Amino acid sequence: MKSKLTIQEIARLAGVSKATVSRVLNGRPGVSPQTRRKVEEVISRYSYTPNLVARGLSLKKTGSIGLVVAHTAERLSSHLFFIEFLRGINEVLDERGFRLVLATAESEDRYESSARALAQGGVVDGTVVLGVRRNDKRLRHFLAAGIPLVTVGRPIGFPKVDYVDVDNVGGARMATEYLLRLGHKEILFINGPRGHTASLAREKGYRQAFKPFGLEPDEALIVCGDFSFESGYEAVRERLARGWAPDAVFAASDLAAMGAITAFKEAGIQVGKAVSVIGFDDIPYAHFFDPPLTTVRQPIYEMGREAGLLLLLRLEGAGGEERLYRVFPTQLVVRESTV
Amino acid sequence: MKSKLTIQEIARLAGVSKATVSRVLNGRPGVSPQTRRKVEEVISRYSYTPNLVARGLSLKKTGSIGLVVAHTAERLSSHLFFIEFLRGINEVLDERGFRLVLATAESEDRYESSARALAQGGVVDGTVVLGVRRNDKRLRHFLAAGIPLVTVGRPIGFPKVDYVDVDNVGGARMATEYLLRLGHKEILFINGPRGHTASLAREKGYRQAFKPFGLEPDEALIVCGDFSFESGYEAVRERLARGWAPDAVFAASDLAAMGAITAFKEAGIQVGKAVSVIGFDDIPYAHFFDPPLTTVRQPIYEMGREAGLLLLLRLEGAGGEERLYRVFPTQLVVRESTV
DNA sequence: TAATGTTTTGAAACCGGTTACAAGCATTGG
DNA sequence: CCAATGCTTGTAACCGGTTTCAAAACATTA
Repeated sequence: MKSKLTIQEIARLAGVSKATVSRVLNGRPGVSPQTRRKVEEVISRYSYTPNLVARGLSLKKTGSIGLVVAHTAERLSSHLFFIEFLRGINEVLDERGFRLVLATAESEDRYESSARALAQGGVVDGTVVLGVRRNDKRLRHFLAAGIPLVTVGRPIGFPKVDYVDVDNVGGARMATEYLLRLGHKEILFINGPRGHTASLAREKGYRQAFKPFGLEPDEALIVCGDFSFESGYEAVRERLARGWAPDAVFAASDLAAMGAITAFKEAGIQVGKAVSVIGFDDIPYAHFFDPPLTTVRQPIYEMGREAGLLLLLRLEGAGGEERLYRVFPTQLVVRESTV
Repeated sequence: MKSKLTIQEIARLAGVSKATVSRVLNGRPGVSPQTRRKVEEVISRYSYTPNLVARGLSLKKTGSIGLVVAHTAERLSSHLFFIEFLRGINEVLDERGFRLVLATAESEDRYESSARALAQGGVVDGTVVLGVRRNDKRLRHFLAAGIPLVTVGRPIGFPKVDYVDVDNVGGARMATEYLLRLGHKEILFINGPRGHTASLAREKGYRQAFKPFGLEPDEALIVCGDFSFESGYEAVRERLARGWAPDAVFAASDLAAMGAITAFKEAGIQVGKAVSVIGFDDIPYAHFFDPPLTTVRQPIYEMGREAGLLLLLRLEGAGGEERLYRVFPTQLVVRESTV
């Protein structure tokens, strides 16, 4: 509970001025070797560390990065996405000595207000926004406050905002192609929410895959869900009830794929034998689901790292008027739910 | 990009002094109604918000709470634990206008250093530590810096540190009792890591359950794992290979239970029919595992809320010399993996 | 030895708030 | 009418750092 020492007290103990201690602390030149040694000795004896708040005020840099998350609890898949992403961004920030400040909320209104609180008040140097929407109000708060921004997913309506994204079109095309190449023709596509950026792109990829095979996607086999387990489950159950002869399913999330598989199981249909199901994300559970899930992997951890990196670059003045961005490729992970 | 206004400029615009603006901002008395109105008008016209860093320096309160997490990526189950916990603590902090600063790291060494960086430097008013160990070095950093602390899980070796915990003994006893009451006698107990606080408590609960039934636990059926899927899988596979006639399994984590079930499945043994398996945690996946998992639920979200609450209380001066703590009860969630 | 250049050092201002204290002013009572 | 009182307001110090600038100390050269 010994109250923290200030730079002033260290200065007194070392018999020098605050300015000199500050120079030593920051490795600045213009301090004689003897003096430097003396000050360092005092600093280490009292294991003094400077007050970062005061430093922040003086330098107008906080050393903190905000991470704004839509709804923490929205979906399980976003949970897992969030954790992986967090690991990635945390790693680069930690390496560079930056802290991560979280802004997230369950409800829509608190959600905007917590973003605003972060934007104003000058507690962060920059911020990463997860789960952007079209013309997201929160982005405006940060832009208005002049706080550098990186979004995850291309921010529609903000042509100058930096972002990281994954190649949703390519990933969905790859998955669909794979099913087509296996000989499947009737591929039920269980998409995410209508209008969601990723959903749009994945649908596009799904459609593109058919052309080289001289086939047309069946409009009746494209349905919207919400990435959830339930939406996959319902989509399949409903169609089976209507007498659909199942062939293959491409779900826009692993959870929906798991839901679909569960519906098949309940109907006594063997997934990975009679029908194929493919997911999207490669959440950690995918590989010990029964059957282990074939899916399109997103490099979430790397996206986290890259988001952090882009932001730090921007803070160092990189980019200028140019938009910084990076789009990651996806990867097909073949397991046992496809045949 | 309009640079932020300072209290000085607002004062000038309103024709008053900084002190008066400050009084208005903080709702302090001693400002005439007219002046107050005039200042408020200017504040809202320029949508001024005070710089929280400066305020923090002056008040010696940052409005930030640290959340120190062992290894973000350590185990999947901790991931899910982490997310739920985060939701809980975030909610109470958000309500009270506190921010959450994360300190977490993958590797052991960075891990301590990032905790220290948070402890010193005065960037947080208090902190919550997840995944404490015996005589955790990190705790000493916070204690030395005089920063209030709440741990999740009773901190062994720190008799005065506030904490929240779950009734591990009771939960494990309840699970074991349930299996015994179903008529099972040979209950394989797949525990967490040896020496882990929660492991010790759960083993104690397991043992306690046998007495009322006039039975003794079979020492050969108590094995240590690490809460992982693999550890559950291996424990069962190995025993089956040695000709064990399976009866029931109690795993100290849902993941290990899932691993155990997978091993049974591979051996053609029907879980929920021939044998019973029960887990611990009730992670979100438990209910759509196949079969849906019977488990002991921990109220993780509530523990998050409570941890935040205790910390805020402590910051307000509650407790004094007394230790603040709260131990949550567990709940048996019966699904289809037991019979 | 003086003049000059270079390095080391500290005083003071600043970052943007809060607050103790004193001053200014109007009201009230003796 | 003047002093005492209460309310409003501003001045200045402070929180703990960084940085500019000038002075001081020292080294170099003519």
